[in-house]
Amino acid sequence: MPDTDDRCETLCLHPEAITRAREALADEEALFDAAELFRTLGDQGRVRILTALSAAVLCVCDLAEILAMSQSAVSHHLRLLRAAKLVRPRKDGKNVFYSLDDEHVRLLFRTALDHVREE
Amino acid sequence: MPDTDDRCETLCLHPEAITRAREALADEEALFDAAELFRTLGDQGRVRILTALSAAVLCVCDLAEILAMSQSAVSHHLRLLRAAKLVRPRKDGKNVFYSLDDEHVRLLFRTALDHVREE
DNA sequence: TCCATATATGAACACGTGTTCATATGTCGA
DNA sequence: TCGACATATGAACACGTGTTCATATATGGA
Repeated sequence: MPDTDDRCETLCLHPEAITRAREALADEEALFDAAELFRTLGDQGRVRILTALSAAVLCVCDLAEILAMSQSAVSHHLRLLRAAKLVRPRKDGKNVFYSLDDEHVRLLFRTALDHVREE
Repeated sequence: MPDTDDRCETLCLHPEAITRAREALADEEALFDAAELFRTLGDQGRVRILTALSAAVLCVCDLAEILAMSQSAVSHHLRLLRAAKLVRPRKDGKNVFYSLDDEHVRLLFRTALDHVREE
């Protein structure tokens, strides 16, 4: 339970700043979804899957082999990535080929890599 | 332990695709850091903190009040955000004011919100 | 100097999550 | 139709993580 009772005796900032911050937080659902998206991206295995898929369309079995992960682990990850609309499956006989779903992923990765490399 | 032994009998794709995927995965450290960055962003509390800070420079106490979180929880989150170079503290007397550290955060959020809204 | 306030941090605990194992589903070939 | 293979999925378990509580540090005011 958050202790909303104790607050600053004197708020540090102008009320307008507080108001602007509150307005930015208005769309709670979108913020929750964004956090969920980042959480989906916040795993090394899934980052590696998406990176591989950014270079080539691959089936589950190839992914497992390239990434040295079990087929089961790869499938579980792909399930989350599908739910987040980050990858798209295309069935072909016994195989299922995965590709990136849209360009947002690439931009997110480029930006993240820029950030972690620039220090 | 990943079972790298069992692989596709016949790999699904051209060897060049496999090679391209492997090359994309070469910089393991950067990929790990990117995953860590996304993990830091993958929490509703921290998303809300960053959103508030994108609208105004705020001290810890104001953040706690605006977000209806305990001061302790906010501080713990800010610690992670500092480590990820996402926010920057400025000390002023008893207060510490936080602001976004660079423009990468804004771009990441814009892109993430675009993604979750476009379905 | 002493106290109140603002922030940071460590410990403990509850909860979510990634992995493995086992198994189900579905498809091709014999 | 039957068996081998590719993929998906549920259960169980080990581990990481966010919260709270207690406390430490530091700064300003009386």
